[in-house]
Amino acid sequence: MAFDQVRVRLAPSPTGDPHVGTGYIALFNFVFARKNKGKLILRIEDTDQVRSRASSEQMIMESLRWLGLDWDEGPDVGGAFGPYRQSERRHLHQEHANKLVTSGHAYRCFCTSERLDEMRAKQKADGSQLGYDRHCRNLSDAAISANLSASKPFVVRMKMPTDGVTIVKDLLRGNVEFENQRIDDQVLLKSDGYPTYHLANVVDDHLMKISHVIRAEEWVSSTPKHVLLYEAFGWEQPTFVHMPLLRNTDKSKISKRKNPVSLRYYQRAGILPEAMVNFLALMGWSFGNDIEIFTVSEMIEKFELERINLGGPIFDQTKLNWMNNQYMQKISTGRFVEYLRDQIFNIDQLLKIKPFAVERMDRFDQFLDNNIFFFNGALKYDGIPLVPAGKTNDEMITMLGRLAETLDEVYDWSMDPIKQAMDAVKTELNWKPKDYFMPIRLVVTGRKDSPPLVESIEIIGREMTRFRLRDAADYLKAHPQKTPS
RNA sequence: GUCCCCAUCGUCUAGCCUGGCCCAGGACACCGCCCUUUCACGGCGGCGACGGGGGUUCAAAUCCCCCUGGGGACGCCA
Repeated sequence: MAFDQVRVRLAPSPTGDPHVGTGYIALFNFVFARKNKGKLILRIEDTDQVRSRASSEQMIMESLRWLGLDWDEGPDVGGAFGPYRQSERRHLHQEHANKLVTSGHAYRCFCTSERLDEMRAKQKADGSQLGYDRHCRNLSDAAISANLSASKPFVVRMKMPTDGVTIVKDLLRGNVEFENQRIDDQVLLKSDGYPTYHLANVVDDHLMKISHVIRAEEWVSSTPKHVLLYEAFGWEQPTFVHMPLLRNTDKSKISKRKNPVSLRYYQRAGILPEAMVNFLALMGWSFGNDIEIFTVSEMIEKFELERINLGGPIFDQTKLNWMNNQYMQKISTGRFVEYLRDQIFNIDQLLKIKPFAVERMDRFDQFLDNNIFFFNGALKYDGIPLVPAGKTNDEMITMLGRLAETLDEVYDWSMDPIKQAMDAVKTELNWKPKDYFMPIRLVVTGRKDSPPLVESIEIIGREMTRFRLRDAADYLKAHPQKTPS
């Protein structure tokens, strides 16, 4: 093999909260790198200019460090193969896209997104194969220069072979064959000049000398495109390893609609990082000898990629909690005190609560009783009438879901945007203020005499607010408070 | 719809590659008992799975085929 060193990478896209799946894949990359005395590279895949956010990048790095998964090269620590943010490598991607156009492996496509939408709608309607119809694949030179001089926007698409098969060698799944004629002429370069995942990924993996691509199973079906790109460039392929997907209880791919997926939520909920990592390790891998509790170092010693179980594991909170309890029981006194001080009663949080707390108590011994919801995780809704008089159980569930979704889009977590988001949902669903705010207050704080709602929500934070909204919706599904008349 | 992946208790899994030691082992959850002035922890026990059908073989959870089921992908998102 031409790769003289194991080099693996973590390639999160900074488009939201640090995802538990990112932590999962990070763990296996980390362990594999350490096992083989190789390097772990953190590369930020921020080629989606619309959705990428610097704050998200920051949170991802914090969460990974919280888990104790450190990297050898990355945007913050540097390295010999930088830059490590794809947006800063744009010229490289463009240069390589142009190479492919010149060599005849790719072409410019001037189709508008309207045309593509129509095309897809049509394909869907008559049930034909989905994919680009290759309208621009064989434009004449004259047509191309005419479009270019009219400065029509274009993308660069890869010219996929029309016959034969492409074989993806996956370390865990063996050879997976794909018929070339079914592979879509993938967009490599968007009209804004940024690369798509496929191009950026292959170019950067090659330039960064990545030896093993360890990523989630959802990528299997686009891997033939990547293989074809390596071939078009004449580059050696890395070894592909596709990990199983973490699942919701209903076996679908883990999603925030059905499960808390933010690592920050688990941190906030008091899960110890070593418990989280240990639990994640058990998703698809096992230590052997019926041992379930082990550290990352112990995992590194015993690790074998080949022993990964390919069935998609369900992310089971109950077992996570048990795992956490196991670590809790062994925690040192120092760490116990530290944790409470830094994570639960942390000074920033107390500072924010103070003005609201002092108005509502005349003795300090009332503090915890009054403000418990600022520190708690899940709340108890038994005996609390959550559904307002004018609404049905189902309407309430729908409202909670919409509000959770909408609040999730609030990246600047401060009063005004939160207020706006809440009003937007109220308007969208056409709820009266009277029916709207009290139930939300009850769900989020567990009481009707809480400090001001928006302020409280801001302090509670996005992850926990979202969790409580979902949790209350689940609660109402299981325990309807009203039956439809 | 098309392509691809996967398939052991409700859940996480061991065993599968290199068939016999497996009428399938461990853990979570659940149930019972014990410990205990409560609860929890802990200990003991119980419940509980090789999706179905064909092969191959003296012998199949383990190898092969079909079916079924589940999942993923089919974006100028990653």
